[in-house]
Amino acid sequence: MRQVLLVEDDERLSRLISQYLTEHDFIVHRLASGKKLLQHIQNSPPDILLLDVMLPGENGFTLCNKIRPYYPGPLLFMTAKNDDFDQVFGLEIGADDYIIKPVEPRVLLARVNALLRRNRDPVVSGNSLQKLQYGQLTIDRSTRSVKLKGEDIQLTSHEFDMLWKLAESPSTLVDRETLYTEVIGREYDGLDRSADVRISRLRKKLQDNSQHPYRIKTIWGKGFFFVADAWDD
Amino acid sequence: MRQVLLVEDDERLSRLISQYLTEHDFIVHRLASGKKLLQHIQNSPPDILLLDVMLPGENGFTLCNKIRPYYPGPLLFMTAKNDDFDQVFGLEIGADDYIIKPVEPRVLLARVNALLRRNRDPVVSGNSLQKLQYGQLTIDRSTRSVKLKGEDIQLTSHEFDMLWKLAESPSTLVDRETLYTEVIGREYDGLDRSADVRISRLRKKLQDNSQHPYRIKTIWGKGFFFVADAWDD
DNA sequence: ATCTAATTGTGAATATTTGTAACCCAGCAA
DNA sequence: TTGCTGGGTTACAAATATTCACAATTAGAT
Repeated sequence: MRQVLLVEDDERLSRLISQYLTEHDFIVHRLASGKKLLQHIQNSPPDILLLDVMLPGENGFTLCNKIRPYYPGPLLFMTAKNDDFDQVFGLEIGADDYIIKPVEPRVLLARVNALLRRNRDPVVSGNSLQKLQYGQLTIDRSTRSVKLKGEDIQLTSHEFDMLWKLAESPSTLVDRETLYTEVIGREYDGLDRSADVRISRLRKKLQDNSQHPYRIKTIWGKGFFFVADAWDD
Repeated sequence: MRQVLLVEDDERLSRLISQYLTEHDFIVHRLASGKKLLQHIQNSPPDILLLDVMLPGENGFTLCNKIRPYYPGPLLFMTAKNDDFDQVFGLEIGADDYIIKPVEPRVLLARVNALLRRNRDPVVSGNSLQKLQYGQLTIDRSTRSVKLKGEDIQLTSHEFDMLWKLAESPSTLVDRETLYTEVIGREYDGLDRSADVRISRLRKKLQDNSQHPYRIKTIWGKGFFFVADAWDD
């Protein structure tokens, strides 16, 4: 179950939100100030953090700066102050959303869900997904076509299938067993090297260097691993 | 440069937004209706999609459903109708944000940036951290890559796994038992030295000196210990 | 059916990663 | 000090991955 951490000093509002979210399958932890926020986050990191801006003691913005190094997940500011400058500021220091009170519980819930959906499952909507996009690489299952840096890349059908299998679950090991049974369509006997050959051809077409692969990494003795995005420096 | 696709039938507003975003280093493509939206997305997928709800022909919600299978990226609704029901609906069908007109350009920009930041940054799944940073050393599990002093370091997969295991709990003893069972994947028989060899190779790549190790310290007779921060000399 | 071109698999050469065993040295206790 | 245990390093062996040339297969065209 998904855990929400709510920091709100208005007891009435805090209880209202807490109750509504609890009814919708969240576990809600409440704090009335930011005093124990860092400690709480380190001990039991929530899936999402709802932070009031006006708080006794340190305000929400200060708290956000303080905890961001320890909390990479979604963070939503709530405030009664309808001020564009504050909103822009809040978003710029790393919030993912910013909502103006009075908070309508249904709207809050929808926004919380939107953030969690995006965060948990970067690739939206399960089975119907036809297109994966990672930076300059686009893989389209409805046309079985691939674009890299704006250019069409010609993959053979086995190459395409293998790429899709890897790319649909980025940052995850896809082991040889799985590749053989689900993509190639036969058992892996421990000797067959055809998956390696496919990977090798794929890497070449994706302009990946096997010495220092970027997109498709090898996990030695296990399988392969698709990298979604560059990290920014 | 980041590409925005703006679908808005109000010519004045469309130009205003377009101009403002262009001034802030975006490339903006404009459409006045959803007629060619799918086609546009297939040909040159944007980094973010701004979609008016009230449009001539198909409305924004319908369009969103239609394109979602082909466009996994961030999507932001704009509408003049301040209606909670619509907002909840928009977010539920897969939008990432929903803003009420009149649109304040600065606010729009901040929200666009927040969405792009979240989308670009490494995925955080559940409560487990994907990226560790200690001074000049960055370890990213979602790309299985390591940077030291701004340079990419090429670790083999076992080296990476061992480093992650140590670095995810800095200043904590990781004993040999744990290293063997959880990283190497077999029991520690008291004689096996492969962990030592891995550590040795790791230290070399991390430019650590085993006589006076800085990052990875040995706890004699017990295990190893990752040091988070420099007490610079 | 036959030819042709493209795709995929095979086996071998080559390269890389990892484990092993040996050697030497560091820490610790008497 | 001595002697013992455990750690650091190295050379080499074993395991695994990458790539290449070419063989086999498939699909398309004639």
